[in-house]
Amino acid sequence: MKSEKITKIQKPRRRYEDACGAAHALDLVGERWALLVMRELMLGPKRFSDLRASLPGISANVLTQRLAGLEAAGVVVRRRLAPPAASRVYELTAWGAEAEPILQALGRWAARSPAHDPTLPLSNVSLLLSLRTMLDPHLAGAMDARIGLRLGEESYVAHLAGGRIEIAAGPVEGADLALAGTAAAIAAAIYGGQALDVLEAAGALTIEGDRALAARFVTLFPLPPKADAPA
Amino acid sequence: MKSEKITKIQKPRRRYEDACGAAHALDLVGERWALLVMRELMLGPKRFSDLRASLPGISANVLTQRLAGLEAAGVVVRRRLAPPAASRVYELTAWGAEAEPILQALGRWAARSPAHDPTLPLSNVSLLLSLRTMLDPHLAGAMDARIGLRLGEESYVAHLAGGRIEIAAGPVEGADLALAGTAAAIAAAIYGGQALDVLEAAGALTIEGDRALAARFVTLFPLPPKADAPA
DNA sequence: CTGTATCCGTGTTGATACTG
DNA sequence: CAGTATCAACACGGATACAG
Repeated sequence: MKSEKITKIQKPRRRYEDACGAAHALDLVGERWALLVMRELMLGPKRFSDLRASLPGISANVLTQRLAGLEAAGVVVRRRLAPPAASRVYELTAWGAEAEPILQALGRWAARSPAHDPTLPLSNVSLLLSLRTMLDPHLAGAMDARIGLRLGEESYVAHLAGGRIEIAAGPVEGADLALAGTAAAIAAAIYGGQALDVLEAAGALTIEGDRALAARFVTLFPLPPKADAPA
Repeated sequence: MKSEKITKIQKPRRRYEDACGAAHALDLVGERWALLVMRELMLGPKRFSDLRASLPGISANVLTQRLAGLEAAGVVVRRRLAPPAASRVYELTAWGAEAEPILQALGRWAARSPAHDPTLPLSNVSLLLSLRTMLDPHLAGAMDARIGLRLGEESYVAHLAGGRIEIAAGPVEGADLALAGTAAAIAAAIYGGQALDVLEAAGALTIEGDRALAARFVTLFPLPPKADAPA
């Protein structure tokens, strides 16, 4: 009889006992799926099912646990939409949204991984966040343009100005250019070096508006060279 | 009879099936302890036992698995030291060392966590990396100084110049200032607002050299305000 | 002395089925 | 649609025994 119930009460969760900030961050968001759930919320609130749909492989119970954990940590809040919708959504807190640099650092680092497989499924949010991460301000220079993106059901507008890019959900009407297609097709154009007209001819995407802008746009997000096997 | 043995052969490890760079990074270094092992190697190679000693709570078999995984991923290499030492050390590859921004982003974000507990144990490497992370270039201004740090058995020199800080292992001799004490004591001075003379009087640290520099040095690493509970 | 391999109790994860 | 229940597989952490 050496069991103590105290442990169960005091430490329901496994933690690194480490004052280092990175260790504490991993206590909060280091569990499997947690950062990817946050990623999917970076561009705005989502419902439980939206999250499930955009996270291939997560199971319902794990998503429930993660959302509860993130809510307890103050990273996410659960809200009810106004009467007509009546559905719950999950939304990042202001502090939760400040975690985007973590995703950017991870993404930039992984872009050099020799093992990265770009043919896997890609969520809409992933693609859009990658634009924020990979935009080269020097290449963007003084460009000022609005690029509409239709990704399946969802549409977004990317506003390129002052060497930075802002992305918001919204209708593509009035943009200088509108690209429509799957996230994978847009990624093939931007990161895969696929020619726009080839993709268009294959029916993978459509281009409306300033086609020269489209051609330039897809060159603004250069990938770093792969890290090779150590000598 | 719907079981397939194939799965066991093809996928010994659990992966997110996601083309997003962040997801791939988590495939590589998202397992428990992996990033903390990398953290401990950021300032130079270490032996198995050094790693175990500086990672409170990791068990030998888990450390073995992580090192094998990081080696397979090309993040870490295992080396033998020159004959006299004859011992193995683990060292980050160039690409592995480029993961430091991940740790910085995590640390910066967690610094605003309401739940952060700074009284937990702190490794020497954690403290030194936190200086790189939290240095405010504006506060450092045009300072140019060498600060020696004796943390238990290990000694390092921080070179402050041009609003940046470089840290290397090495003897403190010749530095403008030498601080000696535990990592926790130095952290109390820099991040905890503990007065240097109080800590010195308590025997927690010793100051040799330019005391005015010491007083200024500990103010160069401001912590961001805590994120509060959402309204 | 340095690391590795194995056993085991426990907690976490993930797939399926099911309920409000 | 939004989760909960159940259960099998796996990962973690501790102890211990083993190999160079």
